[in-house]
Amino acid sequence: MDNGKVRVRFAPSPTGLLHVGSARTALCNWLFAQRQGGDFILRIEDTDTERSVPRYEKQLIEDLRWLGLEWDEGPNEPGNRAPGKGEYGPYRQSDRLATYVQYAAKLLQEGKAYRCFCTIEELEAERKALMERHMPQVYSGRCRNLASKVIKRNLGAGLPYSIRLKIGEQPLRFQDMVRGSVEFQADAVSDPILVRSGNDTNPGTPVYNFVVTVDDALMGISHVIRGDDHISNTPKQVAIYEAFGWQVPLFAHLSPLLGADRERLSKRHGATSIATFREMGYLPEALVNYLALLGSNKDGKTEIFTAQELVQQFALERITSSPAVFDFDKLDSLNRHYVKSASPIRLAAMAWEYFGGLLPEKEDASDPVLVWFVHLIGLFVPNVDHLDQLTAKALFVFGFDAEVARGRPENAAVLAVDSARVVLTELADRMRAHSLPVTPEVFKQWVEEIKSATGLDGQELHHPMRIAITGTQTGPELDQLIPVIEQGSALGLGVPSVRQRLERFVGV
RNA sequence: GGCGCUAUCGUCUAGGGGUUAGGACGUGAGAUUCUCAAUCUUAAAACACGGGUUCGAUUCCCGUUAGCGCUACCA
Repeated sequence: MDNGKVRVRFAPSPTGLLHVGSARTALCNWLFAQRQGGDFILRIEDTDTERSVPRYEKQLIEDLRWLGLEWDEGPNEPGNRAPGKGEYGPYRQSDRLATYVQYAAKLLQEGKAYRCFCTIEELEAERKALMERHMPQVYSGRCRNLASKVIKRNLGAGLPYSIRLKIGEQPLRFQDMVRGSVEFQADAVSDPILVRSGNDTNPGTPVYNFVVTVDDALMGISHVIRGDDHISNTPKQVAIYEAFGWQVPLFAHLSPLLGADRERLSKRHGATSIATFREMGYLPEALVNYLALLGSNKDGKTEIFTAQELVQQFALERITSSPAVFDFDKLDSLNRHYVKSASPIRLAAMAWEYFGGLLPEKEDASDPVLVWFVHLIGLFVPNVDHLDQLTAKALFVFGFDAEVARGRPENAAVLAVDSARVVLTELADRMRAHSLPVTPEVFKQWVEEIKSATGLDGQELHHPMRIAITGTQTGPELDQLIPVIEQGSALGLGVPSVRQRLERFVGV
């Protein structure tokens, strides 16, 4: 099983959308595997049948792929119980139940585990008493050395029992690649439950600590990279490895991601699932870059990395052991960087869905519409943090209501000034004298003429005109916007031409 | 209560027994542009606290405090 090859795994529970924190764990595993030339394994931990939902498993797989974290071994699509890709399957824990039962029975036979007949009520009372006396809450081990007569009688009476592992006297140690050597005193660790209560007619189910350990060992996992909320589970798992005589892997416990209030990052802090970031129009490479940056750093200066560079410089030892606050602004700045260098065609393809109702279905769109949309998006892309903001920015292209534009308080203030009236009058005069479409050249000429006729320039000259065409005071440069509006108006998308806009606004 | 983890600008971090404690995001100011964005320049901004060790500690050690995790027959 151990041939020295690096094998790591990402083992999510399909109980919800993939969280950025989990995604970071997955990324660390993936980067480590890439860096070491090892295997990256996806294992689905769905032993909690109450909370596991196949839909989430499917989503999880999509999200990982979207991030570019492809695995070497893993399950088939949900519902397909065939072994999956790899030689260590099945990779879904619900398909491995028989294995766990078999391994638990083995420990029981060897006397390394025992039947515990304590009820949950008894255990709770025990814990409570311990707590009141300020003692560590460790199971007393009451059932550890039950006489075989007693066991037989209990069994005969059909009493339910759980299976617990006997923890030895020796301290439980493990090597943690981000924290160094970690040690727990044996008397601070309860005999871990391996299999939940049950009896012969109603067998118990194995618990998490047991199944992960069995799976990690059987799958030849060499490095367990996971969240630090597992750190106090680790001594119990170490004890299980030792009971079987299996080699204990190396661990790396990653500190959690926090919200701005230093609480664990959760939904109330805003977007936290990978699916949501994707829907908002973040680029996967931005997210990957940011997640890799959090809690680790190459030299304190470089911050932009391709996936390849990330792999090259990845070192578990360089990951900070302190928790990190997730900074949405920083993610945005990284995303802006990647958006700027992304191909316009790719961005337009991503952005299409945000313009539902304004554009035809993508499959039905003609080539000119496609090309036009790429140009349009190109104008607005430098102005957004993520692509779903495009809609609001570019909405005015698709529709123009002169009255609404006039009515906006900030516009009204601009238009109320004398110079603005002069500019608009000049513009209206030229519109009346001109019966052809308003091309960029024509518009440019008008600007020059009005400039010399009125002596106005800069904001005083341009702002009223911008409002008359776009209805807002912000946006891409008019020189570039006008041709795109003109092209758009010829495509039958309902985009008003510059002429139509001016007619409505200055009332020709 | 017990056990464990953590502690450098607001945030992510670099650094390390003597440094002007560096970078990035964000923030302020300025330049440029018709506006916004972008870009460029620039400014403010940090070694949690208390004891040691030392000629010297932000750095090493010990405590304190604070935060977080675990303390389940959840994962």
